[in-house]
Amino acid sequence: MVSFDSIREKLKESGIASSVQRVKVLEYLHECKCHPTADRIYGELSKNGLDISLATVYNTLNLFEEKGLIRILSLEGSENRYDIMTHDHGHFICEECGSIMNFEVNLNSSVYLCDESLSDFKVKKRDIYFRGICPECIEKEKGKEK
Amino acid sequence: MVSFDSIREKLKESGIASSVQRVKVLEYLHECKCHPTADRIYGELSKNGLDISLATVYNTLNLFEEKGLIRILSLEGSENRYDIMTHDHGHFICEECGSIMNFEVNLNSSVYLCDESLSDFKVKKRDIYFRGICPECIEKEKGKEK
DNA sequence: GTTCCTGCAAAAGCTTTGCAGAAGA
DNA sequence: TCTTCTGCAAAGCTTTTGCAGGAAC
Repeated sequence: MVSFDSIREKLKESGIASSVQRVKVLEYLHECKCHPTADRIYGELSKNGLDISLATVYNTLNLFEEKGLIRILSLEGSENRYDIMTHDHGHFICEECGSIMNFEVNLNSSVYLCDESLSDFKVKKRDIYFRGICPECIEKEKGKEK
Repeated sequence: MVSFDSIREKLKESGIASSVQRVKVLEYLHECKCHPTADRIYGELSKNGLDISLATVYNTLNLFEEKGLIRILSLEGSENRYDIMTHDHGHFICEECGSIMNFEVNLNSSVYLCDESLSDFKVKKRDIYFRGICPECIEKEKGKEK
């Protein structure tokens, strides 16, 4: 559980002025493990009685990304999704149910992932997306086949 | 150099009916190493006298993607880009100049990249994006500092 | 002759922007 | 009080869709 004040503190550390909306958006991203869309964030916060607009959600998310608090996941063919920045991890997208899951990435081996062709490049961010079918949907498929 | 007929053959193999527009789009993707946007493809082909519309470009690209001929790169905050499907490779995006470059990925090590957490998943596609600054822009920066 | 592909224009998202009023320090 | 954040609505872009005419086989 992350307290209101610790979120405010986090914003301050990142050089972002506090506001009710900003705190609530960041709090939601911390608590929701679902890589939400902007619209989802807007919907959930509104539902809980917060006075906020979709435009503010977008502006806030862009600000957070700029300051390095979150990541924007842009998945082909649909809205962007937003992910709280923690340790480095990959994203698995299920083509069947659309859910997005984190998976661990071994950073050491990712350094060796590419050959020397990148030695002259300054790499700042690594995004790794895998797509396929999640265990749950594999089970469902099996059920159908019977 | 890829001939008109060999492109037609390729379409046929993928179960796609031929048309002038489809052949030209695929040909352009083969020859252009630049990961073009749909609009760029439309512009270039029109300029060369082909009668084609932007809607057809999009429809064609989506069809190609469905049939596994190309990949859609969705880069946050801008239009999609399209990449002819060859061997597995990663994409480096320069945050300075926006250019997109391929880099080699060692597939064997990418298998070991993630821990066992993915062992129950059926992985079909792997997309790897690195972001940072390309050698050319690093040089430019150095020039400015002097 | 049939099938289905294309161009056009309009529609449909998602995201950003401008501005006046409100909140925060 | 002064700054700047927010909500609203409108605009901006990219992408998709419907339909009639035309190309492909």
